[in-house]
Amino acid sequence: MPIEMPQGLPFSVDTWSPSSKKKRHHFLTHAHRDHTTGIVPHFSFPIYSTFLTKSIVLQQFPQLHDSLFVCIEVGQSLVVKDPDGAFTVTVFDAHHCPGAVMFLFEGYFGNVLHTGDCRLTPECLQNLPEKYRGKSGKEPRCKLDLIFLDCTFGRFFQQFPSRHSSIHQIINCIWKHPDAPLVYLICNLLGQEDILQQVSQTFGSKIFADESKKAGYKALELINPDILTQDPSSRFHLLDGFPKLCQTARTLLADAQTNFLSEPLVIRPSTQWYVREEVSEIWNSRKQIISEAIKDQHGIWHVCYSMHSSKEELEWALQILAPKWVVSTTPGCRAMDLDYVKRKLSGSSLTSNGLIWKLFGIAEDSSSDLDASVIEVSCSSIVEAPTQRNVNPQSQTVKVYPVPQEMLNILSSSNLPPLTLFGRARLAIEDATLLSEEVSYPSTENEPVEAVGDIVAELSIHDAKCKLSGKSSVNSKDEVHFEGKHEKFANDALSADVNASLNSNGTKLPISEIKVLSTNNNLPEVFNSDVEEHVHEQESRVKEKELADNCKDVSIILETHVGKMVNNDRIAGCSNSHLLSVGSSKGFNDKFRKLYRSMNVPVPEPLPSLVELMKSRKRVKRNGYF
DNA sequence: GCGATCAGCT
DNA sequence: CACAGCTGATCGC
Repeated sequence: MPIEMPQGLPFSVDTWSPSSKKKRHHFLTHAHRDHTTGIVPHFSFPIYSTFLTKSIVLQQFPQLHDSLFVCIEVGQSLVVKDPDGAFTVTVFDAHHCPGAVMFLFEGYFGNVLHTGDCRLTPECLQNLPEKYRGKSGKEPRCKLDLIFLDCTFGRFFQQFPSRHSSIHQIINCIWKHPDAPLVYLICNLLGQEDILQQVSQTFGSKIFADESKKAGYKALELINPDILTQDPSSRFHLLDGFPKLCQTARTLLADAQTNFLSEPLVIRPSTQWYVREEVSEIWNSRKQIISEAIKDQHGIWHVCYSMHSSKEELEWALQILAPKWVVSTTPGCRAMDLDYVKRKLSGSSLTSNGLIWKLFGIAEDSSSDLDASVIEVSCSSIVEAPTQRNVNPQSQTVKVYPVPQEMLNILSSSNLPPLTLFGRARLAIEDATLLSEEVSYPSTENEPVEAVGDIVAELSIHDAKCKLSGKSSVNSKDEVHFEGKHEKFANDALSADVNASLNSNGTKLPISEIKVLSTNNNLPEVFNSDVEEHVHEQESRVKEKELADNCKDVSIILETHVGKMVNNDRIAGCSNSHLLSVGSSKGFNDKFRKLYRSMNVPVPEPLPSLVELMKSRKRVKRNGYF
C-alpha cells in the first residue's frame, strides 16, 4: 500500500492521486494493482519505471500511452533536473516481482531510498552503492537520510524461506506425489512466474492455462508465454485462487474420489496462510524454519512463498544501511515494530536531523529540548485514506519514544495533518503551495551526487509553451511541442488529459528534455565471496544488461508516440534467455542436476514410477539376451 | 451508462 | 493484524 511522499520531495512514488499529480516527477516501482490504483485518472508525465513494468501497465491499462513513460533499468542512474535543483535517481532490483525496483534519490533533499515492495535479501543489499552499506558491524561511510521501507511483514517473526527454497519445496511436494494425475498451481500473481517456470522445466511439461481465465495471467503471457499451453491434458494446471479456493479444492478432491482417481495436488504458494495468527503461533512455538509444504484440512498444500521481507530480514537490512530515518510504506505504523527503529528513537538524535523536518514541512525552530518521556501520538487512519468511509480517527494509537519538544508543539497545534514519527509519512498535500514555497535547503553533509550505472541521462523539466504538433518522433534535445487537435495521438485518453493539463495549467505543461550524457558499464560492485551467489548475481546481471540494452537510449522511449510498444518477443527474449527447452528429453539429467545445483539443493530421487519403468526395461533387456 | 471507490473474499 | 487481485454494490457525474 503506497504512501504519499512528504512535501519536501519533488516526486511521487507509486501514488496516483490529485495531490501526487502535483509532484513534478512520478516513479512507479512495479506493476501490482495496489501500486497503480488511480493511475488512469491521475497520471502525469513523466512516469519513470522499468521497461517491463511499463509493458505490464500498458497491458493492464490500454488507455495509457507509451509516451508517458521514461524507462530506466536496474543499474542505471538518471540526473533529473528540477526547478528546486537537480537530483540523481538510481535503480536497484527489489527482488519482489518481474520489473520491480527500488529507487535511490540523491539530491538537495538528502539521500532517500524508496524500496517499493521488496524482499531485501543479502543479494539485494549487495547491489546498493558500497558507501551506503556498513561492513563488519561498522556504520556505512555515508548514511541514508531516509528509507521508505516495505514493512508488510514487519510484525511477522517467522523466518521466510528464500524464494529458491520455496520453489524447491513445491517441486519436492510434486515429486513426493507421483500418483497425483493432476497438479493445480495457484500461481496467477505477478511475481509467481519463477514457480511455473521451474516446475515446467523440472517436469518437462507445459502448464495448462484456461483461455477463459486469461485475465488472471495476462502478465505471465507477456513474461513467460512459452511455458503455457492450451492443452488440458497437461498434468499441470494453473488454478485461480478466487473465488472460494477451499470449496474449489474440496470439489476437485471429491471429483477424483468419485471417479476412482488418485487425489490431485492443489498447491498454494503464498505467505498469507502462514501469517494467520493460529498458524504463525504454531511455527513460532516450534522455532522451526518452514522447510516443506503442509496440507491443510481442505486438502490444499501450502508453501511459504514470500515476495516481502520478514521482520528478521528488515532488521538485518537496517543494521547494514543504518539510515537516519525510516518510514513504513505499509499501513499500521509498522516501522515502529522494528527494533532498529525503536533503538534509533530512544537514541533521540532527532533534533540533529533538520533535513528530515524540512522534508516533512516542519520548521526547525529554537526550542530543541527533548522530551524524554514516552508520548502518545494520535495516528488517525483518516489521513492515510481520506476517501475511506467508516473510519474512526481515534481508532489507532501508537507509542512513540522520545521526541523533540517542538514536535510535540507542532502535533498539539493541530494546524498540520497528524504525522506518525517513524511509522508512516502521511501528509495530505492538499495545498499544493509546496511547489511555490521558497524553502532553501542546506546542502547535505554527504558527498556530492555521484552517478552510478550503465547510463547517465540528464532530464530537465521546465515549463514550455504547449503547442500540440503532429510530430511522431522526438529527437534528444528537441523540445516537444504539441499542436492542434492531437490527431497524431493514437490514444484518446492521453489526448484528453493533455487538454485537461492545458486548461488547468493555463496552456503550460511541463515537458522533458532528455539528453544522454554517457554510457559505461560500471554496474554496482558485488562484495560477497559466496561463489554460488556471485554466479547467480552474474546471471541476473546478464538479464539486467539485456533489458538495459533494450532501453539504452532514453530518447527512444519518447520516439514512440504512435503505436504500441509492447513487444512480446523482446520481453520474452529477455526473460527466457536462460530457460531450458521445455519438454526436451535431450540432456535431461544434466540439466536437472544443474537446476538443482543452481538452487543449492540436493538432487532429488527419481520418481518411483520412473524407477519401476527403468527396472522393467532392464528386465526386458535381460530376458532378450538370455 | 460509465467510471471511481469500497467491502468482501481468498 | 495478514499478499494481491477479483467481483459486485454503491455513489456521483
